[in-house]
Amino acid sequence: MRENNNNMASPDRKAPGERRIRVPAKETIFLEGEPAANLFEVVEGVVKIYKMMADGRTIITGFAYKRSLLGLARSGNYYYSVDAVTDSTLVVHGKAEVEARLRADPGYLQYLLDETNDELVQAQDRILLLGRRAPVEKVALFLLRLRQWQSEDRKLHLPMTRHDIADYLGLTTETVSRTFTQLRDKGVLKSLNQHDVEILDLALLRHLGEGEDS
Amino acid sequence: MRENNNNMASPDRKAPGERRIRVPAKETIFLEGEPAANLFEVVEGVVKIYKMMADGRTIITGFAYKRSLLGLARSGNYYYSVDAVTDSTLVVHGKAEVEARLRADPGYLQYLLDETNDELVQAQDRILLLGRRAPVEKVALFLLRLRQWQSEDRKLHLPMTRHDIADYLGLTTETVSRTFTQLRDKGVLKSLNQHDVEILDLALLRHLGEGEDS
DNA sequence: CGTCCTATTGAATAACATCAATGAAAGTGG
DNA sequence: CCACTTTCATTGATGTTATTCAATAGGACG
Repeated sequence: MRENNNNMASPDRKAPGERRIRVPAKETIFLEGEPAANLFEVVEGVVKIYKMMADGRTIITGFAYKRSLLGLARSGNYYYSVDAVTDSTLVVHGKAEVEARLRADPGYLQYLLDETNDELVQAQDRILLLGRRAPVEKVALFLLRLRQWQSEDRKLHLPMTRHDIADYLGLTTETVSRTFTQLRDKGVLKSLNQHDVEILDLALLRHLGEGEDS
Repeated sequence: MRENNNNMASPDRKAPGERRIRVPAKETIFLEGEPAANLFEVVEGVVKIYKMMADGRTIITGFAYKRSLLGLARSGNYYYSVDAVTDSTLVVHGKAEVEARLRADPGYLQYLLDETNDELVQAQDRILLLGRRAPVEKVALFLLRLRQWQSEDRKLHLPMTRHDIADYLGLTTETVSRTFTQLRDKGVLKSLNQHDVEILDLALLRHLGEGEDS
């Protein structure tokens, strides 16, 4: 096998022999507790990472976009569940494949560490979002973070439902909805349709998400 | 104070040439944003990892106990601040030292990855704790998690203040205090003093923290 | 065109935060 | 060792606010 040490190969180009799957929106990619047979990499689309609680409540621990790795578990089982939010494409790296690459390519381990570190930073971010913050702050920060993943444009696309956002921010659907209305009334943004908003006053949005330090 | 059952003699044996620092309670170990000059390992005591927000609110992203690594940053600056909660001892690994070891010992990178993975799992856990949970659930889970770090005993030691617990759970000091009272009234636990409780009904405590899946 | 899912809005409730006061420890200095 | 001060914890009264319950409306899709 020819080694190219380029870990960051452009993610959309399909390498020969690479296994990919296409997952339609709302479909489950894997469930918490299942044997961790694969490492997935999001190539296209948005997926949600979540856990279910005993009483049926769902908590979304994160959304994953292009380039994110999923299923990296130290133990033998997945630690969370993942569903596609939009139609998505993922590269599937079999467990054996990953282990082989780890042996062959020393740089790969470093790559995994870097990715895990990024995930950790994101998780810390989430903790800041959830703790002791008013709904407006949460939603404002959510929108700002989402913007960073897309073009830093006036128009912002929200692939997920209000319900997903609520599960992500630790709020109810209704509160999220009301908060959007509130932001509309304040002239911060304009709803184009259910999944697209236009940011009218970025400075104010930033102000509402005050305390953002990262 | 009773110091019987002391089996912590060997695990913290000091390696020759190892640099250690002793930090008294409440003292800062490092601050967010400072150049990340060192990697710390907690050998004794409890420290809190936190971030300050613009308006002065503090969010504790985690407590770290023996064996935890602190200051692992991909970028050149610390990503959070750390204070000692109790008098603590930490091993200091200089940045150059870490890099040298990474070159010399291939297994060390794997070790760092594993530790980072553990941290990530803990962070995910925190996210579950913060999202959409009633104060009783939060406090119950907090106590159960704390118990896992100590002997699984009837007696539980809380090294941190109520204020710290509040900043950790996304509540106010008063609510935390009231929740403890509530747990006392329900016969779940008994306060021995400000920093020690005795668990009287573990089953009920587990029930109150329902939804714990990990 | 009708059905289902999602989003929005309204009204009432419950719950956590806030404000305020007291009490209990812990630390400080004579 | 004891007053004094400071910090921390608890409890009560009050207010705010997000949730809950409920109804309507808007989109998506067969």
